[in-house]
Amino acid sequence: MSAYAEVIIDLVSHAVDRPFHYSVPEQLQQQLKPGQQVTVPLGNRRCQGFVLRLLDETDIENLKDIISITDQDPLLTGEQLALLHWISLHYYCRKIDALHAMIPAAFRREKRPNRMKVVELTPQASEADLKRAPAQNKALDILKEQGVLARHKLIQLGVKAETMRALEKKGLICYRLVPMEAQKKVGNSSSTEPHLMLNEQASCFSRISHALEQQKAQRILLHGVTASGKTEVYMQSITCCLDLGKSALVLVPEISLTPQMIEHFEGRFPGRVAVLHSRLSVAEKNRQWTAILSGEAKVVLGARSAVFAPLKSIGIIIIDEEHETTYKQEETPRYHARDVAWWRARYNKAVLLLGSATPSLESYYLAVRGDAELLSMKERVTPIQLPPVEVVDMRKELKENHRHIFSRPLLEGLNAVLENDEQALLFINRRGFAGFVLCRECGHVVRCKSCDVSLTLHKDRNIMCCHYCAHEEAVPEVCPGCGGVKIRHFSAGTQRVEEEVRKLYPRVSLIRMDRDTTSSRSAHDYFYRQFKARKASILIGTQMIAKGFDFPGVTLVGVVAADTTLNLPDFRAPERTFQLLTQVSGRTARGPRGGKVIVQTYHPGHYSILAAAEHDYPAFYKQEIENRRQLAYPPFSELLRVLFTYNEEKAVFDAANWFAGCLEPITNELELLGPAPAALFRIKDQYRVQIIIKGEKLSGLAPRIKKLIREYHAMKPAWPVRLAVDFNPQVVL
DNA sequence: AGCACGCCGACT
DNA sequence: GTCGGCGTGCTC
Repeated sequence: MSAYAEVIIDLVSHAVDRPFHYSVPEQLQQQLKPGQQVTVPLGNRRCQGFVLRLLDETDIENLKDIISITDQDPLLTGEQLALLHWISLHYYCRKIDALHAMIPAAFRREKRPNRMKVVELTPQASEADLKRAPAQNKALDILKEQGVLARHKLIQLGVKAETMRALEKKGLICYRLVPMEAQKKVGNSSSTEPHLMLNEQASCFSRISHALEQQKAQRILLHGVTASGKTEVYMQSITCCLDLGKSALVLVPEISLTPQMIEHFEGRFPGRVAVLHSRLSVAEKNRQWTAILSGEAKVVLGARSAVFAPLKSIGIIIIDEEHETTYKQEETPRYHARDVAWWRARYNKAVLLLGSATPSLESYYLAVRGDAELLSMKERVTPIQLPPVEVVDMRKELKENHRHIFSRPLLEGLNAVLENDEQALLFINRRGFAGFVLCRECGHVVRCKSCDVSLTLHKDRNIMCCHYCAHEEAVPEVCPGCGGVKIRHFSAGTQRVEEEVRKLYPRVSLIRMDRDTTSSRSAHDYFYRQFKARKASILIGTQMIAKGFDFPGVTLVGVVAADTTLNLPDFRAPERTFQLLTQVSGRTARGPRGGKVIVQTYHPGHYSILAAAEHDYPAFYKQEIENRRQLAYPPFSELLRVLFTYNEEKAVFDAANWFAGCLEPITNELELLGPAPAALFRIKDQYRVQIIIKGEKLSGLAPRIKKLIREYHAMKPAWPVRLAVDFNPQVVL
C-alpha cells in the first residue's frame, strides 16, 4: 500500500538515466506492482516508464502522480528487475538499455496480443467542469456509472473516438490494457523418443542429474569432441529437470538454430518448447513470449538474447558451444550471455551447463580451479575417427623455391580429390585486414614486448604500432629474427584464392562463399544445397563454412593461411586459431571415405597449431593459460575497453586523453593502457582510439567509472566524440 | 529524448 | 516590431 513509486523512464538518454519518484494516486495503490509499465508525466508531456519498486517515503518534493497503469500484468519479473540493476552496473549501460535488451520491443508498446483496451476515470475527473462540452460530459457520466469500461463498448454506446482523445488530453480519462481470455497453445508436434546413450554420455548425464537434484547453483563444463553426442545429454538433462518441476533454458549460437534443431526439441518436449530468435515475426515473438510468461512453455530454446527469457524457477541453463563469440553482444548493453546465465543460475539455484569441443580458456580455468565440474566425452558416437592433420611449413616451401599460395602437399591433395571425384573445402580467414608484417623466410612477426600482440602496420606513416599500449616502432628493413630481407605485408583473400584455383583447374566447378557472394540467407542456403548435391567440387570460403556444415563428400580441408588468425593483434588470437582449426577439421571425414586436413602456416611449431593438429585440447590449454598468467590477461584479470570514435582524428585523441586523465586517480592500482589507436584505426571514416583498463577485479570501479561516463556526457560544450564502454571485450580490434 | 527558455539576426 | 535560429538546462 505504498504511496510512492520509483520509476525508470522509457527514453534512451543519459540525462534521464536515473530513477524518478512519483506518488501513487489512491485508486492505483491496490494495483501497482514493481515491474509494471506505467504512464507518467515528465516535464510537460507524458511518457512510458517502468516501476522499479514501491516506496513508503521519499525525500523528493513536489511529486507528480502516476497517470495510469499501462498493463495490469507486470512486464518484468522480480528476477528481471534485479538483473536489470546488475546489467547496468556490470556493463556500464543505462538501465533502460538493459530493459530494452530484456523485453522485445513489440511487448513494450501498447500492442500486446490478447489484450483489451479499457477506459478509466482519473482522479481529476471528479472536479472537471465540462458544461461547454456536452459530448465529453456525457461520456464522463457513463464512466462514472459503469466504472472501468472496454473502449469498444464505449464506442458502441455512441461515444466518439475524438471525444475520448479530448478527454485523455485533458487528463480526465486514461487507458489500460487488460488480458482477455485464455491464450493459444504453443507448438503441437508429435513426440519423439529419447535415444540410448553410450557409456560416456550416460556417466556425464548421471553427474548432471545428481547436480540437478542438489538444487544449488553450480557450473558444469561438458567438454565433448565434435559428434560425441552432447545434444542427447542435453535432452536427457532437460527431461530430468522437468521431472523435478523446474524449467530449462537452452542457448545455442544463432546459426545453429535451424528448423531441424527446433523440430528436434519440439519433438522431444511437445507443446512445452518456446523458441526465441531475432528472425521471428513480431506476432510470433509475442506468442512465444506470452507462452513463457504464462508458464505454459517450460523449455526455452534460443540465441543469445533468450538468456533474458522470463522463465520462472529455472532448473538448468544450457549453453551449447559456449566458447562462441556470438554470446557476447557487440552493442549496448554489451553483455556476455554466459555471465548473465551464471547470474540467473545463482538466482534460481540452478545448474549452468556449458558445452563445447573447444572450451573457452575462462571456462576451462574454472574447471581446473574447481569452480566448475569438468565432464569429458572423448569418443565420437559414430565410429568415425578424427581426421589426420598435416601442417605445411610455408617457409620451407619458399626455401625450396615453391612460391605459390598453395603448397605442394595442398596441390597434391587437390589433385587427388579431383581425380577421385570427391570434394574439397578451402578455408581462408578474411580478417587478415589488420595488416601485420611477416618475414617469409622465418615466419617472424613483430610483436609488442609488453602486450604480446602483433604490431599493426600503419602504411601511411610507415610505422608499426601496438594498439593496446600505443608503443610505436619503425618497420624493420631486415628481419629481427633471421636477418632476411623478404619481409612483407601479409594478406590473402577469398578472391585471390578463387583466381588461383581457376587458373589451376579451369574446368572444375567451384563455389565461393564470403560476405560478398553470400549476403542473403537464401544465397547461403542455395550454395549449401548446391555443394551438398555435389554440383561443385571445391568450396572456397571464410568463417561461414567453418561451422556446422555437414558434407559427406568432403575428403580434404585446406587451411590456406592459418597465420591470418594467429597474428590478429588480439590476445585471444591463439585461442581463436585453435578453435578455428578444430572446427574446420570437423568438416571432413564425415563420410565413409574419411578425409584429411592440410594447414599452411609460417608458424608450424606454434602450440595452437600443433595442439589442433593432434586434437589435444589439454595441451593447448596448458600452454595458453601460462601465457595469460604471464601477461595477466583474462581469466587472470578483467578488462575494460573504452573506445572513442569520431570523424576528426584530433577530437578523438582529445576526448580520449581527457578521459584517461580523469581515470588516473581512479585506477592507480590498476593498469591503464593507452590511449592508443585501435588496430582498425579508421572504419568508414571514423577514427577509433581506445583506452584499456586491466585489473584483477574491476567490479569495485563500476560506480566511479559510471559517474565519469555521465560527466563525459554532461560536458559543456558537449563532445561530439562517441564513447563506448565494453567490459571484458571478446575481440579488441 | 523532447521541450521550454532565452538571446541574437533578418524579415512581414 | 516579431519570427525563428539553436545553445543550455531540466524533467520526480
